[in-house]
Amino acid sequence: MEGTVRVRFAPSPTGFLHIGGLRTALYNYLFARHFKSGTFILRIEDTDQSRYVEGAEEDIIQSLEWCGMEIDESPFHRGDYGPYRQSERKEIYHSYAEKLIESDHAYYAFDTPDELDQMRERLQKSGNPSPKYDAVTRQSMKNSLTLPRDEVEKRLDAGDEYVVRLKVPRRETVRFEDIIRGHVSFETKGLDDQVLLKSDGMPTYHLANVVDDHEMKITHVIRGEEWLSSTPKHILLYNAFGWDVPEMAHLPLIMSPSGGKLSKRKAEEEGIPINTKEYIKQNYEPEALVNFLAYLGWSPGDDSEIHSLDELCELFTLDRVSKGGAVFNHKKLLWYNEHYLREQPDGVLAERIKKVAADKDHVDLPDDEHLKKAISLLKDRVSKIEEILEMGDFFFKDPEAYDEKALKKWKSDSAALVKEYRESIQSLDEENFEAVSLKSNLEEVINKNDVGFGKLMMPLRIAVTGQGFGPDLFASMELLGKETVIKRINKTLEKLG
RNA sequence: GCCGCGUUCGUCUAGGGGUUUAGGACGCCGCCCUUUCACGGCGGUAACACGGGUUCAAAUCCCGUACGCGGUACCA
Repeated sequence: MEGTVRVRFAPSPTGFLHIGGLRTALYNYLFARHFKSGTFILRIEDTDQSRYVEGAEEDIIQSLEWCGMEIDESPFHRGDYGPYRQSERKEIYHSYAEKLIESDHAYYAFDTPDELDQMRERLQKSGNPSPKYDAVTRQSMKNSLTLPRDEVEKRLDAGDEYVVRLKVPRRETVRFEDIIRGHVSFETKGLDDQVLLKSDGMPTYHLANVVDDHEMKITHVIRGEEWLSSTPKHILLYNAFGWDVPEMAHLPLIMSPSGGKLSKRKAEEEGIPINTKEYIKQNYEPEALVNFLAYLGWSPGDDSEIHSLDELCELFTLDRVSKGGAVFNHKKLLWYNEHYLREQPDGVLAERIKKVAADKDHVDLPDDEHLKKAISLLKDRVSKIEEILEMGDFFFKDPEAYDEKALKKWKSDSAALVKEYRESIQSLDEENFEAVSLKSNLEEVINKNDVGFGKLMMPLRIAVTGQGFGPDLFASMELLGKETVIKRINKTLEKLG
């Protein structure tokens, strides 16, 4: 198997890449890279022209790249099996559809949507709860199996609208082995004569998918569980063409915390970003998303939790993917995010913060040295990089308001204590305005007044930061500098007396 | 409705006949550290859906039931 593995991620560009799609892509990627020279292909399945969304293709590529996945073949990467966009492969599907008709595995059907509705209605009325266009009903419909040969020719020549349908055998059992689920079987009587070629000339997913997977020499089909029930149709197609069926692996679905497949609507209700784009915009750490997603439905079998993309490639195997749906746990994602955030050197974070700040029109960042120090004080307290800006706001500008909860700690004797502390640090010059001195000065004041540490520390924190929580106060003051600290204390004294 | 797939702590999972008083992680709770909030460290809470088999022995194998999810289109 080594060296010959070829897998594809095949999204339809009907919107931005969502988190479930991203995980499918990730598992395909991990599987491909697990083998030395596996190939990871991106194929665009744009056969539904009415749902095409402008910019979706670019979004998919950007999302994958943001996560660190390298694409080997795609419409934007050279490959020997293109084109990689299904809308550009129409002729291929047509010629294969014709082969199917010639070998009596498919047929032309001329029924209008209205006629199909009527058929279903009629069958429902006569007690059939799930009407199908199948081996029985096709005998009473307008198709090349029931119409005289010359009328079929005439209709085709006249340019009448038609579809090509798969001639599903009446009574057969389709069996296949799924790498994740094991033995799976379906009866063909539950299937209908699937449309292969639509009346607009485009293939349906089923035809295009099978033809492309074969033409592109895909060895393993790794996709979401929602495809499991259409797999027998695909098997039938492979058999009709006389092709080998690739290995199949159907992934468990990602579920919403409230139950059901994680949909856009549900995700939004529960505060979970649904599109990869949103994770990028909200400045999540890509390593965190990747690590989290990899573990959503898979585990390496030991107690490890943290792995880079490269490590995941090494560890990943399909037989360790779980079968049941996995609920998206946003808090665990944040935990991963915190982990990868803290791992980064302050200098790297500083450069990134500058970009984040620019995006948010955040001004007044201090110089690099100060910024780095501020980051090192803040990064252990936030979940996402952008929160450094929020929590550390006081490093960048004077507090405009005081946190209400914190204000409760400003007692009647606070002003006097803060005043006394201000006097004591006035004597420190800029160079000696350091955390240790600032702390010992505070200790002197509280000892003299015989009060607890917090009695002065909290009001002082409010004065300097406007908040009731945050990084080490003395280190923060040192970073802010004497002038700023004194200025803020004065201003607070004025305001709160 | 029918067809298919699934079901171990609240969540993600390990475990796949005896190694299990069912392990880890997130969360939650408590303690320690501490000037606050965090980080960190330590500890705790909490699960084999149910009922029948098979077996000396079942979370693990089989069969049912329940529940969940997916599919049932000229959408993917």
